Amino acid sequence: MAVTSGIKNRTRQAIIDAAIDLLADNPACSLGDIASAAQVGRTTLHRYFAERADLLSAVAVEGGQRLVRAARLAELERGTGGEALLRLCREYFDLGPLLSLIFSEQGGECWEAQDETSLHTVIERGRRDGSIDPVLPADWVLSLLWSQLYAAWSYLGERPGSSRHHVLDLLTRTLTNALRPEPKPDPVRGKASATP
Amino acid sequence: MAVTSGIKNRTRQAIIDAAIDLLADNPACSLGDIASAAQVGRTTLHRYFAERADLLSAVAVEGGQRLVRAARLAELERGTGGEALLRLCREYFDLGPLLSLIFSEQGGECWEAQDETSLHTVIERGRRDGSIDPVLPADWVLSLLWSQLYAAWSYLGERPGSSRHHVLDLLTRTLTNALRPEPKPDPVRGKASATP
DNA sequence: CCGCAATGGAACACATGTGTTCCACTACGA
DNA sequence: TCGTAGTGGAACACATGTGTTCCATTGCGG
Repeated sequence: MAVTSGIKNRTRQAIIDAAIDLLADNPACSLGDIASAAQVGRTTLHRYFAERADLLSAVAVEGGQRLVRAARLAELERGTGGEALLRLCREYFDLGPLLSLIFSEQGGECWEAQDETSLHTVIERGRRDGSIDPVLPADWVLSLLWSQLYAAWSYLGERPGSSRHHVLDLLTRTLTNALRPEPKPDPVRGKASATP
Repeated sequence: MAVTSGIKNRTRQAIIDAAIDLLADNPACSLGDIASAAQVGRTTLHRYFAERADLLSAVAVEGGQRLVRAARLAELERGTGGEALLRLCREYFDLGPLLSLIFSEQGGECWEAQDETSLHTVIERGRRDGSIDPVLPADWVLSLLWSQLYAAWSYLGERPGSSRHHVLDLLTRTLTNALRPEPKPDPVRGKASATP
């Protein structure tokens, strides 16, 4: 193992963690801010990450690992596609500030590159087993997942009163509903479409 | 009217429009970029907006006006609350890049300050007439509206192939479903159940 | 005790963005 | 024709962030 000294890894991790927190609510924050948030001198930060870009890519790697871990915890192969996606959503929700970061940099980053195909697989399964509306493209389902995830996270952040559990409940309910297939093929022209 | 000269207003508007476009995908873009996007010298830009903050607040005002106009076009007083919200969603969708801007700066800006109460009114109406699930807090409904709106807009932007109409259709379907109340009549006791 | 690894601070050069001043150019109306 | 409003470019000082170098410090193991 190249465990240089153990303490170096700890410092390195502290910097990355601080970077995730600060970059989450200000992607343009300065290295000095990150350094002091990590309780580390700016010199030390540069000793670990020569350039800003190096830190950013380290953050991306860390984020990617956390995403993969979350996906593993979600046991995507279990149950219907819809249920699996819901479990994934719960795990992702626990990623906290990382959500903002991923969402803000969304648009072609390498974040999920690896498990993007496995997500598509899950969604595909869901459309076939009837737990996800087959009319919705998989890409759109993913967009929905991320946007509602982000909405839930910032909703929680803006309301110190509401509990994590309550918000997660709202998220679960609305995401489930959004993805649910139309219960009936016949389009009624009446008011409410309560299943007769 | 203080229509200084007509040409001044045109220049001013060009600057604001360019600012909205550029700030939408990079909130930290430079004034020089905005100036050249508006086909205007940086000097001229500073002649209209002494400081960056002045331009930003002018953009906020413009954005607020467009929001109000969209809300008026949506005729929020017509139909059920859910229908009104859907119409509003369609109008908002036409705001284009402004969506990204509003969404990125979301979190206490003055954007909607004025019609926020009217939106709450509409949602309240929807919960009573059965078109919006009463379990969902109005705040959460708004969060959903904005996040899905943003998701739809960026979905469109990342896929030059898909038509505006198609994306708007996806948005409408998923938002409607997300807000739809539980069909409360006796459940089929099937496998998948939401609230235990 | 000495020496080395790890760190923090000060100082520097550099790049970019900002806000200002000054001057030249163009179009248009009196 | 001239004067003025509107504009654009060049240059400047200033602020902030970045990347680097150099040196002093702390702490731990030999």
